[in-house]
Amino acid sequence: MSVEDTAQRARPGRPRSEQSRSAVVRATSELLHEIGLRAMTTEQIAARSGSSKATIYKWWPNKYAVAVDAFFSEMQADSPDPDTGSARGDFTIWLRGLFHFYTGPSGRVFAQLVGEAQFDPEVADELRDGLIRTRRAVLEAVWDRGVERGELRADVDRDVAIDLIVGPALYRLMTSRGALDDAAADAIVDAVIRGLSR
Amino acid sequence: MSVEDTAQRARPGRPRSEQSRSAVVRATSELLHEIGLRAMTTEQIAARSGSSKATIYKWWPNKYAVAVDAFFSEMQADSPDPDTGSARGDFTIWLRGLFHFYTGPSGRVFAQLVGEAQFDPEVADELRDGLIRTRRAVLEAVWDRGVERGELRADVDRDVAIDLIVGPALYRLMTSRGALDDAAADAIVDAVIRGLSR
Amino acid sequence: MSVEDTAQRARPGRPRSEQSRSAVVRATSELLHEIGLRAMTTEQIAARSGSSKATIYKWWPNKYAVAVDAFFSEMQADSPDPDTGSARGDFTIWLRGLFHFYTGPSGRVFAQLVGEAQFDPEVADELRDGLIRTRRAVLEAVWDRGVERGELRADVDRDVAIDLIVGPALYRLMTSRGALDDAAADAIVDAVIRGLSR
Amino acid sequence: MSVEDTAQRARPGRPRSEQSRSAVVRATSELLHEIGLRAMTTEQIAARSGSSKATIYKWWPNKYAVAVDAFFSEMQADSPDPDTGSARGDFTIWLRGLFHFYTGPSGRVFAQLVGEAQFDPEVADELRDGLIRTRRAVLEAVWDRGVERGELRADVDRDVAIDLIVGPALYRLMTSRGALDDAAADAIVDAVIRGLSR
DNA sequence: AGATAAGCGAGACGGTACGTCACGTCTTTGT
DNA sequence: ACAAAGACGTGACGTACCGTCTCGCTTATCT
Repeated sequence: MSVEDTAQRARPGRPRSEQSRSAVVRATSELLHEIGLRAMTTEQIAARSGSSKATIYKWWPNKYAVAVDAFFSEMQADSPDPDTGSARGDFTIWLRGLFHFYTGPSGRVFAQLVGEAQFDPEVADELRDGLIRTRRAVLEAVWDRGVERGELRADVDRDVAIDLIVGPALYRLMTSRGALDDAAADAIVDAVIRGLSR
Repeated sequence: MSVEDTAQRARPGRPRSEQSRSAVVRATSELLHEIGLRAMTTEQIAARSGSSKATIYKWWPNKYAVAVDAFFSEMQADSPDPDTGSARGDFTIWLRGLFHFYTGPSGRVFAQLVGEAQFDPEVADELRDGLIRTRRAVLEAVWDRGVERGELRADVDRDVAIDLIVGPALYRLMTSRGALDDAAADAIVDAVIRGLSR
Repeated sequence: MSVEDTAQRARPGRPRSEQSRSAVVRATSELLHEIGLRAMTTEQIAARSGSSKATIYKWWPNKYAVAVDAFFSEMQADSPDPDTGSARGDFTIWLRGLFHFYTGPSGRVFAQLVGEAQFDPEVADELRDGLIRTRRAVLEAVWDRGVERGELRADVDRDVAIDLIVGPALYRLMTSRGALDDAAADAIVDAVIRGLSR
Repeated sequence: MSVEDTAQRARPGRPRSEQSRSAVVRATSELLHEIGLRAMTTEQIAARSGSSKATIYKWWPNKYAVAVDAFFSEMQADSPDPDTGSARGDFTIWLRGLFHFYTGPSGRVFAQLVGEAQFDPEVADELRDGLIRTRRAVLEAVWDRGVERGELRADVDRDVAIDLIVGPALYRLMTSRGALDDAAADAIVDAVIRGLSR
């Protein structure tokens, strides 16, 4: 009898209600889009989900943790590796996808979560672990392929390179400054790939 | 009788106390560094400054507006134009300066203000008007000189180019990911100037 | 300029709102009669009085303290000294009055307050100080007059004597056992005055 | 096949665990003395007794019912009839016993139960049925013997007479006013027996 | 000089959300 | 079928901060 069996063997007591959990997450998702992270209250989540504040506080430390979960749950597997054969193509498609996400309904939610992360280290950690890391992984793969193919300069630090793609995007989102459309994505990738100097 | 006269002519009633104003701003500055934007309360500002809540609310709409004022007041005449003679040099010095600011005591305050701006459009506006625009102006000058000198590619959109410098910096500040030291600044400028492709 | 003047001189700050205080007390009075001490909630008091929970908690430690105040406020000068000329007459009138009070609308409220006092020493203290002591004072005067007149036995402890009048009344109230009408009052006074032995 | 048989015949399923029942009662007794009726929670009873909340709620409607049971279970066969030969002697011994009970560890528990009875009619009923009635029965016997012997006045209502003994005692317990020692018991009985008038 | 008009510190107020606690019910597994 | 374990909805609690509102006092200009 393995440890896994023991872990999976049902513990005594009523198990956590999956229905309640998902109702909370769903209600939170809706509220995030409708009124935003800050205006949303725990009581509203409870009311809309049919659950209770006590239950929410039993499983999440506060509404921000619920919001992070809800935000992740509405982002499916996401951020697929484009793998077009060229680094420029990969970066372009990937960045267009990111801009599309930023301008979509979840964009503001994401911006607010990043904003909240400036005050709440736990939100920052969860965001980093759950989202930023997995997204960067795709770009790392793109980068590595480009270097292997000889398209990209091996003497540039990979993290720096990725920041050149990702940084301007987040900057535009957070400062509401500059377009977030396909043309902008293309222009950024082009400039990054070719550099600024003649 | 000009409008200026009317504005300057002493109106009846006790004039606004400059001492009170500056005490509020100073107290807010301290609190921002000590406990942060969110934890700071209007009551604390009043207590520490020796003023009263009513006075604060008379001159600022809420604590975030006070915080923006306090933040601006503690930033010196801001970001001088390096003008070293080369765009790479200018960008490098400028970005090192920004990183230094980000890692200094005001860095976290700035990050929190940007975070708060995600929820409060007025904070966003004030931040954009008072800080981001003036800072970008320097970079625009650097860019224009570089293009004139023939160092930089004229076919790149200026805003895109500036975002390549500024974006990665904000990204690293807001996600607490990646170093913010001189070496990082140099690496970013180098990569941006020369581009990623071989 | 006396100390009293200094004490009465208005202290800085907005003075406590008498209107708010009395609205809270009045609302509490109503709720005590309508739904009882235990069922009444602070939120109901706030809603009905148009005040806020914060204000209530600022001036009273909890709803029970408000209830004590409300209970006292609805009992006017109360318990007058009958002074009929005979101790028996005084005791009779006084006890009839008490029974009348117990069977009136405030009777249940009083019983509940005494009940609550078993759990909350502050309620017990306030009740003792504000009510029980002032009432006993009347009976003490009645007793003393009776002893002076030679009607009553001087060798009986005054507190014991008063307890013989007051004790059975409270007993009947708290145990809902035995009548609380004029006949009962008369019977008790008669038995107490004349004693049980032949 | 008699009714008793049917009742005793093992019904299907696991029978109620006597061990569980007594553990609950014992735990409740301890908690009543340690922290009091109000502070005690059902969860604490469950934890200390090793039972579960569901089991407790299966057999008792709420914690007050458990408390009543626990209180009764810790009171021995209760208040024996002194039968000293004289009514004064009987009353004295009986009242000393009551005072001793009131000042003992169970005194506060009893006071709290009477307090709770002001809010909960079921507690009131159980208390009246299980305790007050049986105790008064002893005093009724004492009274009847005294009347038969010619010691006591037959023209006094028996209930009134008993209230004169019992009332002052409860009054002193519930208002924490006046001593509850042997001397006080003697003084009360003496005054009641002889009456207040000369 | 007196009237008038603000500014100001102190602090009470109504409002709203917070996070906690106990209640009594329900749903599992184990015996 | 009963019991322990423990999750759940309900609803009150007491706290904290917000932004507004009196107060009484002070400081200025205007008549």
